[in-house]
Amino acid sequence: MADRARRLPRPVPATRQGAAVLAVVQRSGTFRSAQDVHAELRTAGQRVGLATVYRHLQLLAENGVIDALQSADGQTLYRHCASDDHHHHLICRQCGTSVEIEAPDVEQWAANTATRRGYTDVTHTIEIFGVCPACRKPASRAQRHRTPPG
Amino acid sequence: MADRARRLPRPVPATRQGAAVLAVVQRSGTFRSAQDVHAELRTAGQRVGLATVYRHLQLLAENGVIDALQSADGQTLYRHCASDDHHHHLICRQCGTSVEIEAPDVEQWAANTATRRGYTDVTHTIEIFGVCPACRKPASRAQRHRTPPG
DNA sequence: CTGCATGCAAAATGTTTGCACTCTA
DNA sequence: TAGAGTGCAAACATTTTGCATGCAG
Repeated sequence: MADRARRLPRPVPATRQGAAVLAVVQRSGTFRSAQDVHAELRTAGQRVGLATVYRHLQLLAENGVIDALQSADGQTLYRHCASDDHHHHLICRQCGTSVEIEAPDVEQWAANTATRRGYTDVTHTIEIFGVCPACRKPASRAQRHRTPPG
Repeated sequence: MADRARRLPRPVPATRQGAAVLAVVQRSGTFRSAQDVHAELRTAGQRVGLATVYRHLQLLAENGVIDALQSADGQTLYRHCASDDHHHHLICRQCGTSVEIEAPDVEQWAANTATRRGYTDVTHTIEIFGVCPACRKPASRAQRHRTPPG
């Protein structure tokens, strides 16, 4: 839990079709569940086992390559972050696309708030949800019914 | 999702032992899982079915009486918030106790950040985790191994 | 008496694990 | 050929649902 960005000798996929799993998450820029990724791979003709998808997803998350979090209905979702640095996300409630944002002030505030009350080893979680401009316009495009967490 | 603090004709427990469920969550001031609450009620001699606990917990969450969120390992956790207003939490990673905090500036920042990029219908999630002063001192008290989300 | 709430048990979901098989080095 | 990686299916944990019973109005 306390190890972040640990660059082990085996940084990323390590296996061939593990790469397929990563590719799906990486390219979609959205929250994906294991089942989701598995389905997509199957559809794409890739013969990958569900268990394997789970295994790789966990692995990637452990290595900090992707981000894991829980959806409101209990599924574990994964997303790929463009930057390795600490940052937060602005997520579209409709299409699930997330934009990375930085907020030094808020980081500072969070740290101060906790420290002031005597808390140590402080971390935080910040996510902003909204409807993005693209989804706002009614007839722009077919929007998936993906439910973002939170 | 868009209805907050809706005061329906049946605001809270509605039934007698539903109140028992609420009581547990309310009094513990910590994250509790359904299984958890159920176990506590059983131990306390209360004869309550697991399904009933689940049903009441969901009901209470729907009515905004308690707050629901997902733990890192996929369980749904519930907590009672002292205030009905929008606020955030400073949570102890050790004992799970949460302190309610307000942060007008951050609210503003979140709103602006999203609005500036054309997002509408904006909401956000902010949680700060740390080790509280009490838990920091080694031999102070027996700390449960509860795992806070995030 | 009628109806909702309850409790048990079965069912459904999402995830993990055991084990035999395959592919690569 | 040895070993890691894979896939299937069984095992698991949590949550939901169906249905008969109990209590209140």
